Amino acid sequence: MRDPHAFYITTPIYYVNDVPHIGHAYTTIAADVLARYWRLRGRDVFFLTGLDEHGQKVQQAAAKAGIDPQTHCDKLATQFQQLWKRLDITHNAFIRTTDHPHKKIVQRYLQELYDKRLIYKDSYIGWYCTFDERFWTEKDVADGLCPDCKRPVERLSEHNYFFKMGQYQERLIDHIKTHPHFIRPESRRNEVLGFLQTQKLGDLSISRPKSRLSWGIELPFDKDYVTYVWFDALVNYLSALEYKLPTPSVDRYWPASVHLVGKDILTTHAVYWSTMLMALELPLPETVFAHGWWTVDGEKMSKSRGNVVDPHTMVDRYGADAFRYFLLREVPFGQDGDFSEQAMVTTINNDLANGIGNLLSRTLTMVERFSAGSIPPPGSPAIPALEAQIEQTALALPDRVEAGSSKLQFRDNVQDMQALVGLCDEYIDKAAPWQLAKKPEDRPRLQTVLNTTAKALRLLSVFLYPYVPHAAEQLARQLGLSIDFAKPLSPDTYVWTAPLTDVKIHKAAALFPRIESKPQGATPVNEAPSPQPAAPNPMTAGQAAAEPQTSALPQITIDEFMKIQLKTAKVLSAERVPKSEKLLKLQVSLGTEQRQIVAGIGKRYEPESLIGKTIVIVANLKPAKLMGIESQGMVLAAGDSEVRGLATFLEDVEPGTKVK
RNA sequence: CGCGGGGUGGAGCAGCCUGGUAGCUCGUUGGGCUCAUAACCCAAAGGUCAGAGGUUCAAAUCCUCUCCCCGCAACCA
Repeated sequence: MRDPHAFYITTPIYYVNDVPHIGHAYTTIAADVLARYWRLRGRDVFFLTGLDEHGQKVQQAAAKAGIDPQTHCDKLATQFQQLWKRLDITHNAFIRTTDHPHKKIVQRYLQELYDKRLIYKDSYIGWYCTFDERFWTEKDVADGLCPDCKRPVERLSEHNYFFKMGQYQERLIDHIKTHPHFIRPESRRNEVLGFLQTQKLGDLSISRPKSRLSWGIELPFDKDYVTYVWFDALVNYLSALEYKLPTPSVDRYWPASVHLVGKDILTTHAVYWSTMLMALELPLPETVFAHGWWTVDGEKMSKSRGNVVDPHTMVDRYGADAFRYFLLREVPFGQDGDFSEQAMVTTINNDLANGIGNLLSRTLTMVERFSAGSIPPPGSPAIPALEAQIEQTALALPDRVEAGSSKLQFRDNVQDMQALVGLCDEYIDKAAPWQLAKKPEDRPRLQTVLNTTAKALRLLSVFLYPYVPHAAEQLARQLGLSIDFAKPLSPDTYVWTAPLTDVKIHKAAALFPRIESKPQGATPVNEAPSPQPAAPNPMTAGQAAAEPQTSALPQITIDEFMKIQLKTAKVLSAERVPKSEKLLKLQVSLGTEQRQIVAGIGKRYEPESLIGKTIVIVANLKPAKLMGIESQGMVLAAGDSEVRGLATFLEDVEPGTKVK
């Protein structure tokens, strides 16, 4: 049984058939925050992540690239490890299912269950697609065609090995019922419970014939087969404890404290893995937490849409701290969320730059100016009511963060910290140290203000550390503190009453510089949830989806086209939208009426050059606000992400003429 | 009748299980301050809680029906 001081957290082992994206980053960052937090609190943390390297997809991808599977995996492994480094992930081990010891351990477990007659051979009949080399379920092939390649499927029987999962159904239901925190969040728990209570749990196919899949771990009791994903992958959580540490530590760390997973693989973990563990007579993990998914700018993330968020790009543009912070602060952990650079910039500016960064900045300047650069001891109360409120919040914070961390409520934790920032800002404003500094008799009150604020920042630095490690270290250093975040926290960093005086500060560069420019490629401020991006989107500020529409668009009828009212318009005036890179505000004449249009063509055109030109606009487009300015139409222009040219006419045409 | 999630001030959400002044963040408007990263503080405006019916002294919250959106597997975490 696990040492109560130990904390074992895992991410899934990610499948190496593509480069890492935001989803991988999300899970891993969340795990890292927990790992860092519990280390600060003195627990013995083992944080495991890694890669799932077997299976058909990998075999195929390697074949396509003309390299052997292992080389392919090695390449991807490097990429994942590089990303974790850039995101400041502090995993204790990185497991790969192609590790030799892992394979041995998987085989040992398989043999154990085979000997116990919990694995048996049986035949399986299903719809098989020769091209894709895989089986489909009845539902998938409703039309007799492979849902993937659209080729006809055939009825095929195959022998495989099965794990007697079904017999554990009642035991599992019972376990879930008696362990309220086994599956989290609660909605997911209900989902799994509902599924288990209404459907019969079948046995699990755990092998594939080598003739079909060679890239896998051979069954110890039949060399014509390899084990299919379940044993190969899930067992990593145990096998790592046997060979990834200086001494085998299964007893020390098992059962895992938290398996962090995406909601898509909850069943795998909550049901398959649990029953496997039951069969192996091992305790089940304490918690399986399923988090939600990200959409991107309101749309499902997909390669074909071209909106896959590359974590490297985010780190390049905003830094690891900000990216980590945003992911955990934006959405309650467990729910789905939407990722947009716009939202990220807003959050960075509000919470990090204007919030915590600015509080540090103003505090340090005042300490420098009014207290000769060292944090003064408290004097007499300045604003007792607020001081009491700050104290109360600060005293409660450690426990609140502890509770939030136990429940994986990252967002609540972050909000609690921001609340303290807000209180301090209010306090400074109302106490007005710059006024107090003018009168010697107010000196004691001034000292209290500076001291209180500095203490709040000390507290914030330690609890912010798991989320934004670099900034937290910076923050502590600038405050003149030497906190060793690699070691368990000493109480005098987080206990409010611990004194903080006569410390020399080291003011340095801003913790989080404000981000002023618009993010490239992000949706500009847009009120409406981005309109249908399906149509080839010429130009207004739009151009949210800069995706190359290579796939053929569905054809539309003439009636549908006629819904779009195109008209000529004469540009009366044009000016740049302040602070915008590419937006121009145009006043155009449609003959009888005048319209204001905001168009994203400022990179290509100078405002003056447009005045007097006759252009084409979409006249019946729903108005939208772009950077706070209403746009009552859309300008037609060539090019998708880059503007190539404006639609105009060879002849002079009256403004307001219909275009079709 | 496939399954699931959802429709709450301009945007994004909480509240709904356990009915009883509709709350948060952002945005907007006005004011304040100058220590601070054009930041911070204060105040205000803005909602028939998708619609209809029902239960109840009382419904965003419970019940029934209707309408509308969004997901549903392989780059998916």
